[in-house]
This record gives sequence, structure tokens and C-alpha cells, in this order.
Amino acid sequence: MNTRDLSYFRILVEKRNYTEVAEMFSVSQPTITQAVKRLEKEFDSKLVHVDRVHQKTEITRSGYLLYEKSKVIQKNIDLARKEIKASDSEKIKFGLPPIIGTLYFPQVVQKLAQESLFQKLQISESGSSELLNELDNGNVDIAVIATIKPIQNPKYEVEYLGSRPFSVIVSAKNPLSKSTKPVDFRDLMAERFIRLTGKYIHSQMLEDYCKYYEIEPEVVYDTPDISWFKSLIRANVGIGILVRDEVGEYDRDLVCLDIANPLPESFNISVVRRKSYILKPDEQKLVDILQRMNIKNTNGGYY
Amino acid sequence: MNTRDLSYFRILVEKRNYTEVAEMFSVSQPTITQAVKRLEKEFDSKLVHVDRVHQKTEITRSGYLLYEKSKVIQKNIDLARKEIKASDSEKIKFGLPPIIGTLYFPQVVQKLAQESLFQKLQISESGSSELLNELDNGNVDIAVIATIKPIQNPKYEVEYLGSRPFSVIVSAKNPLSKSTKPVDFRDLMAERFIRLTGKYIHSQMLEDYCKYYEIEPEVVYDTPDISWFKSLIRANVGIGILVRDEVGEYDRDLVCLDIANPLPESFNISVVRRKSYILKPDEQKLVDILQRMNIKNTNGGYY
DNA sequence: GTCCGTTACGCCTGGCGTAAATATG
DNA sequence: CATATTTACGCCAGGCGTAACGGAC
Repeated sequence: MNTRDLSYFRILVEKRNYTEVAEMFSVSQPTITQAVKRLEKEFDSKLVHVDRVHQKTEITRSGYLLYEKSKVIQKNIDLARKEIKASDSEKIKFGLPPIIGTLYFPQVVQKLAQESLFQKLQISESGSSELLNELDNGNVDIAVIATIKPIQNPKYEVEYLGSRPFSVIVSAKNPLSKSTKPVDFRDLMAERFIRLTGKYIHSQMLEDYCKYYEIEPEVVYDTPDISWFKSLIRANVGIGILVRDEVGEYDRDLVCLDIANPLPESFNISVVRRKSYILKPDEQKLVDILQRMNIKNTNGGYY
Repeated sequence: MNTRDLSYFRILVEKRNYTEVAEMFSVSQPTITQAVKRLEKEFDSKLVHVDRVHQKTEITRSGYLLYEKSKVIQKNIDLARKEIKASDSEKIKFGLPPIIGTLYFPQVVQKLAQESLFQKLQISESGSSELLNELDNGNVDIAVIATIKPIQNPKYEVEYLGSRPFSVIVSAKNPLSKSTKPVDFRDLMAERFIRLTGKYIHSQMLEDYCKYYEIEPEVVYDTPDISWFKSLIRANVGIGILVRDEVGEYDRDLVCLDIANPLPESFNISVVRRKSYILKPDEQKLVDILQRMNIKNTNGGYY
């Protein structure tokens, strides 16, 4: 079977027009007819039904089945091409979400520089969910990713680095800040919340807690920006949820509160790559260094 | 590009022997050489290096990259072939784990019979993790599956049916059975446990609880058999964890205890299928009926 | 006639086999 | 010499284009 035929067919399913497909590939129109016939013979099943009465080309169920597979096939061919093309490049396509970058990356930068790895990094700074897409299409080969739930997709090779807890963050002006013991999430029912959007994990986290305790939170402000988020909380406009480490010693007038009976969902940090990707020596070095990165493990999380 | 070439190459990577590959496909040996050359030209990269000095054929990094992709491609071709071949069949390849079958299936059997669907079911009775494999390779097209954590693999189409809580199950002879309020898992630290193996979810569940509360459970017996499991607990040899519904009114001398501060992990039941699979009308009907299956939702779980 | 897809036929390349060549032990 | 792969060359089929055909407006 020829992958060209599959390509013709894929576009045919999307365009429903033999002539257009032929033009797209700069071939004659009968070529497309013949390619479809070849596939129909190969799979011993009608794939396309041309309904001249209603002037439309219909794809049979078998056709759709083949279409779905052929999309995956094309994706893999493209990926192979991309990966092989980049084989000689020194660059390491590396994905690093900003939060993780600022929190945990500084400690390894020196080490990376020593090994002459740092200058080879071609960093994509995106959120974790975005990075998984980039991994899929080969724009990123290795990523450090934070998720609340473990990544259990056999398509990825996942190496767990550690977990950090989430905490409730309030203004020093807020009476809650006087509490010395862990706060029960249910007691926050009446509070107003500032929500961190964009960073998928943080908003998801809030949602999970509210769902688990059946609370309907009053969200007074949504922002994707961490400094703005902190400012609003500092001004006691509302309270929020954040990875504990993100509030440092320089964040005055902000108080972190531990959560009593925390959900086992924490800020889980992992090194992720495509299982079908083969690391170059430099990339292997990078992964080794990342694995030795020191992320204090606090609560169990999922791993 | 020709998928035959990819097949030759795949086997070559596995066998490292041109002659063997040729024999396997009943072609002449130069055919394999030529196929590899074609691929190397197509991807503009050396894929195989024949080291005559050390008498071995080495696969280059590019070769491995292509190999990984070509496995996926082959899988998809096979799947397409399998699915299309089964297109005319009335049979519905359905996966149903025994536990779910006995607990929740009876209520829909009549409905299925009415629609003449029941006799079309070709049921694979395996555990949930096994069924995901069967789904992958096309031996099963639709499965009802129980998982503790949500299935978040974009390859599957998942429809959530409901969640059921796990509970601690003890003998009526056990002092714990007198408790009227939910039991705190930490209080079970000193207990002996009977563990249900095989059914992945149940053993995983116990492990998760123990890990979360940092308990090292004393497991006195492992069994994959539910009746034996129950008998041992009834005899107060130990206590166990089980989906609540599995203990029915006929299970005398067994007591279910709710768990205080339960983990959000419950027995989540979903209908799962391959995203790339197109349902036949009968299969759509089955899925519709399953979706209306009544699984009392108790605790939030993950969904 | 126009629009689209199919059929017919001829051309050329792509994939295969045979046989010979090459390299290593 | 034997073994394993590559090169050379010839054969046939597979994939393409051109041109003619067919059905619906």
C-alpha cells in the first residue's frame, strides 16, 4: 500500500471533491479516482460512494474507519521526518512552563552550563497542557511538566521528579492569616476567591477542591498573571490557591495556609517525552540532570 | 512511500539480518537492500549501518526513530483492516469485567434483549486493564470499564457512567463492625488485611490509602477470588477493601464501613471505545442504553 | 453546454528477481 | 572456500497523464 494513496484519500474525505484534491497535489483528477479504487481493492470494501443524484460524495463507514487511521499514520510519518531532519542539530527542543522555570530551574542552570548544555536548549515556555501538544507534534522533545494527576498515557515516557503541595494563600490583613493550624477547606465557603486562569493546574485545583467539598466558590476576579494575582490577594480582595513554593520570603503580607485533609492532588512535576523518541547523548545528559533536580517531596501525591 | 518498505524495515530492525527478513516475506534478499535504500532516500538519512568487521548490522538513531513510528503505522493499518473486515458482521465486540457484569448489568439485560442487542454481544470478560489492551488491538470495540483514576488518554472516547464508593469490609465478629460512624483509615493500622489481587483496582485502592496515610498494611492473604475473599473476611481472618455494592443483602455476617475523609478515588465506571472507531447503528444503541444505566452516584470521584 | 467523476489506453518509473560482484572470515 | 550484503541489469506491473466517456444539471 502506498502512503500517497492514503494522503489523497484523507484530503478527499475532508474536501469531498476529487477535482480539488487533484489540484492540491498537482496531479490529474483520474489519479485520485484510481487511488481510491486501489485502496478499495486493498481493503476489499467500498470507501466512497458518489451520489450523483444529490450531487455529493459520501464516505462509507469503512471509509471513515480508514480515514481515522490514516490521520494517525500521516502524523507519524510527519513526526519521523521532523525528528530525522533535526537529528544533526545540536539544539534541544525543551519545554519548560514559566512557574517551574522560576521555581526549580535556577538550581540546575549552573550544572547545565558546565556541561555546555544550557546554550543548546531551545526553550518553549508554555503551560503544561500546551506543552503536551507541542510534544505530540514534535515541536518539543523533552518537557518538564506539572500536572495534578499522573500522566498515564502510554504514548509518553514519564519520569516523576517530585510533588509540591498546594496551599491557600491569604493577605496578612485577612483574619484567616492568624490561624496557626491547617485550614479546613469547608471553612472557606464564605470567602471570595481570586482565580489563576491560564495555568490550567491552578484553576483545576480550585475546582477539584470545591467539587469534592461541594462548595460553590464566589470568584471575584480571574487573572492569568501571577504578580497581579498576588497583589489582589495582598490587598485582601480575595483569597486563592497556589503552589506553596511560589510564595517566597520576599512576598510580604502574604500568608500560606496548609490545607487540612488535603486531596491527594498536588503539583506533580515530571520530565516527559514521547516514548517513540530516541534521545541524543546531550538530551540524555539533560534528562539525567533534571532527574537529580531536588524537589522536596512533601505529600504523597499520586506517585 | 510504500508501507511494504516500512514492514521490511521494521522486521529488519528486529532481526538484524537481511536474509532472514527476505525469507520471512518470501522475497529475494536484494529486495530488502533496495527497500532500505528507498527509505534512506525518502528520509534523506542513513538508517542502517552494516558493520562487516564486527559482523553486525547496526541501526542508526534515525533508523530507530523511523522504527518507532513505523510500528505505530503498522498497528493502525492492521486495525483498519480488522475493523473494515468486521464491518458487515452483526456481532458487537463488547468488553465487560465480571464485577461490573454481575453488579450493574442485570438491570439492562432485558432492555438489550428487547432491542435484539443481547444476542449480538460477543462479550470479553476480562479485568479493566486487560480490556484497555483488547480495545487497543481491536479485539474489543466497546467496553465498560472501572478505574480509580479517570482515563485521560486522547486515544479513547470515554463516557462516564457514575462512581461508587469503596468501603472497608469486616466480619460481623470483628469489633469494628459495631461502629456506626465512618471509620478513619488510620485506625486500621493494626488490622490484618485480606487483599483482592488480579482485579487491579481493588489492590491499587488499598495501596493508595496506605500510601496516603503512610500505613504499612499487614497482608495475611492474597486472593483473586471474590467469594474466597469474602469467606476469609467473614471468618474474621482479616479485613478488606471492596466496592460497596459488591456486598449485598445476601452476604450475611459481613459489614461494610464507610471511610471517613475518603480519598477522591472511587470505583469510576465508564463506557470506553477507541476514538478512531465509528459505531455501527446497533453499537450506538448499546452505548445509549449503557449511558442510561443507573449507577447511583455517591461521592464526587474525579469526574 | 457545464460540472464532476469514471473508463480506456499508452507511457514510464518503481519494485522485484537473477546473477554477478564485493567483503570478511 | 562459505556467508552476508550490495550492485547490475532485465522484466513486468503499478501509478500517472491524456483523452474520451457518462450522468446530472
